[in-house]
Amino acid sequence: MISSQEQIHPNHFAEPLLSWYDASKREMPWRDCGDPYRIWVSEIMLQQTRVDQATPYFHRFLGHFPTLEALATANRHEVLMAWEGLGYYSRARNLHDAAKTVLSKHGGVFPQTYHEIRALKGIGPYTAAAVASIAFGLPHAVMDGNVIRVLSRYFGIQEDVSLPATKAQIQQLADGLLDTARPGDFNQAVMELGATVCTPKSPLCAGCPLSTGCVAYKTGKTAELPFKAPKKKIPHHQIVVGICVDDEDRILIALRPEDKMLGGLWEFPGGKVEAGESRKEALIRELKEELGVEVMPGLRLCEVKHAYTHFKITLNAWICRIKTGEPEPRPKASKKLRWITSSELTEYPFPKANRKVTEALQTWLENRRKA
DNA sequence: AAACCGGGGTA
DNA sequence: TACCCAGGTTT
Repeated sequence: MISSQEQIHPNHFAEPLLSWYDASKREMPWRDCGDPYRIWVSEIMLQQTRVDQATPYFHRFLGHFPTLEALATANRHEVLMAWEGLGYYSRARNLHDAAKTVLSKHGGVFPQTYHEIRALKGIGPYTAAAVASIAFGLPHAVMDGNVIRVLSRYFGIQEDVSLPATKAQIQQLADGLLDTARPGDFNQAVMELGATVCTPKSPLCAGCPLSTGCVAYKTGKTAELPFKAPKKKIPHHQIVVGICVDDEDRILIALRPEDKMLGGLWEFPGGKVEAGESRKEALIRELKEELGVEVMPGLRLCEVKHAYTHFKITLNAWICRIKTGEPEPRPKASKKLRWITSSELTEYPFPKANRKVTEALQTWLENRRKA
């Protein structure tokens, strides 16, 4: 907590910050456009995603869906195709659902109050405050990873910032510092400072407009703040998948359930290798469980390593034939299957790890055709 | 409060 | 390798 003597006059914070922002801000395709749709899409893409990573996807997405109505009237498959590779696919599903809500419940006009914005799918406290302030000039302070870092250093907050109580304290500080004449610019300025100057490692304090009032800078503790409790180790799984090919070189793919991880994307059937089991044994077992048929693994096509947020995988893919006399593959409940040609692989959204497999597969098929 | 949800950049 | 990112939802 900060004592009363250390209370900061908002102007001593906002004024130098906004001057710095006006002179130093980066160009972004959604910045200073005044279009709630573009600002909204950008804020969803920027959840847990850096500006440089999101920018090409923003252009691609707006190319497919230039207006809210275009997005609302598109189908799920198209939306996920435009999002493929960006991750956190629930963002795309929620964005799509929310666009439909705005069209049907708000007459296609983006809602202009904090609470109506907050009520849309995929919009939490951060995004509601961001859109409200940036698109509509409403006085709501954002709190994201940048704000947490900047304010925890500025005020010398030593409590664990992952605790809800600490976050509530930082939100209060942000609310008090907000420049109500320029709330959108103030919010973007704190985040811009966090992204370019007050960085997690090796912050550039010499170029910081707030250094003279910064507790962490004055006490040499920028490297210790913000404080977070150490994280747990994440597991590493061995994954096996089968690429079932029929006599006409068609390939079997499966649709992941909408409400699960990577929901709405397609994949090759497979699963985890269990303890005491060989990879091929696991492959035969998983495909028997998922498809109800016995397969014969042939060529091991490729190995892909991939890191998710909470676990890592090493994925091995085999070309498979379904044994003669077996029935047509039958998916487990709520899982759709489809036989497609190799050229159709690019028309279906795949997770990153599976996309690497489709690329290896197309290369292999091409080389086999030449030979 | 903790778990879950992708992918990529950075040191 | 470990950490982090313009977070939100679910349990």
